[in-house]
Order: sequence, then structure tokens, then C-alpha cells
Amino acid sequence: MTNPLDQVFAALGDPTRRAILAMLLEDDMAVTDVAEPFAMSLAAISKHLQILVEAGLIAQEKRGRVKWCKLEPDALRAASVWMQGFGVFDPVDLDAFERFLADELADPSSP
Amino acid sequence: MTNPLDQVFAALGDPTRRAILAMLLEDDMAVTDVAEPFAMSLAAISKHLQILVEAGLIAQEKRGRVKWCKLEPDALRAASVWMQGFGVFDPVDLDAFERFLADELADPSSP
DNA sequence: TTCATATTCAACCATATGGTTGACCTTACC
DNA sequence: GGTAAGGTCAACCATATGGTTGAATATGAA
Repeated sequence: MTNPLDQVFAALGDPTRRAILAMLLEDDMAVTDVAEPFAMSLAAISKHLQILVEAGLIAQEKRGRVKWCKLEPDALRAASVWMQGFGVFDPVDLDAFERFLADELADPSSP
Repeated sequence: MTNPLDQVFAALGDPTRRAILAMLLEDDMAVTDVAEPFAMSLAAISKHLQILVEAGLIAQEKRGRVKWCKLEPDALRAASVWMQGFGVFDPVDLDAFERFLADELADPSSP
């Protein structure tokens, strides 16, 4: 599984790992704090984090005795591009685009 | 693995399955024809196709003795939306948007 | 009917995955 | 120094995954 897309998609295929990524969206977190809400051992979470690191989805940095986990959303880009090849436009972007378009058509002279 | 996102992302985690989806982007195909370019048994491909069906990424329809496989790109939408939560905007859409924007700014009076 | 084509099924195998526990190392604190 | 906190490592376990082969099932063609 050397292909980066393999690693990213496989990493996203687990609900625990997706939940971790969502948590890191809020803020960087220490490994222990990442593990806290889950009903599994710290070692299990540590493994999940390792998988996320290998996929490039997070980065870890040790400061003192605590290891901080930080989201690396850029790693999602290649996967997102691959998906886009299937013509599934993101509804958020699409909405924004349509609003822009509607505004332009309603008032073409405004800056 | 009952969560639909689990199934979609896990399905996308295998390069054979992603290749199959890309092939189906061109046209609907029979199972035998899907299997042709791969160095593995027909039974193996049949299993991959089953996984794609269960993830909702393709649909199969039997006509006569051949089973046709058809892409169902809508199944990617939820996954795409999930990813979008991380602020990774698709460069293709972005480019299209920027070109549109540039055109508008260059010639505001054109339809 | 007979034969060939299209596809799945069932049994099997090797390896990967997701989890556990207990020992271990490093860093902070008293 | 002694002790506790933060994490990982190693060994282990059950199940899932991705593949194989050979037999079985439908359907179409001669």
C-alpha cells in the first residue's frame, strides 16, 4: 500500500480515525486528550494516530513529555481531486458559486 | 462497518477498485470486460465489484447472461461533503470559479 | 440437446487490521 | 532520588481482507 491515495482513503475508512480528525479540526491536542472520549485503550489510539501520520493527515510534535497532534488537511487534497474527477461538486462550493452568480446577474454594475 | 462513509472510504482505499471506478467513468461495462486489464481472477474482480455495489458506488443490472456495471457517482457526495469540512477546496472547481471571476471582471457588460 | 460464455459460490490460504494487556522509556514534579 | 504522568512497544488474539482454485448456475448459440 505504497500509493498515497491508498493510505489516505484507507485511513479515512475507520470511524475512530475520522472522529479524531474532526476533533483536531477544533484545536491541536495531546495524545492522551485525543484518546479520552474513546472507549478503547491509549495504545489503540496511539496506533490509529500512527496510521494518520503515515497517511500525512496529521503531524506530531513532542514538547516536553506530551506529544501534540496537529491536523494536516493538505493531505486530503489529492483524494479530493481524485473524487472531483467523478463530477461530484461540493454543495458548499456550488452554493457559494450560485449565490455569486445570482448576485452578478441581479446587479451587473456593482463592483 | 455499517456507516455508509466507512464503506465508501474503505472501498476507495483499494487501487483495483479505484481503477475500476475510473474505467466505468468512460462507459458502462460487463463484469468480464472490467476484469480484462487486471492480473487477477474473474472471481476476485467479482468480489471487488460486490464491495463497490455495497458501498453504493456502482449499480449492476443483468441483461441476458451479462451483468452490466454502472457508475453511481452520487455515492461519493457524502464523502466529498465530509472532506469539505476540512477546508480543502477542489482546485478544479476553484480554477473554474476563478476563470469565471476573471472573465466577469474583464468584461462586466457581456451576458 | 449440446456446448460455450458469463458470472457467482464455496472452500481455502496468507496477510492485514483493530483491539487487548503488561512491560518499558522519558520527562516532570516533590 | 523516588514517584507519577505521557506514550510507545511487543506479544498476542479474533476477525477482516484480498487473493486462489474448482465446481455450480444461468443464459445464449448451434
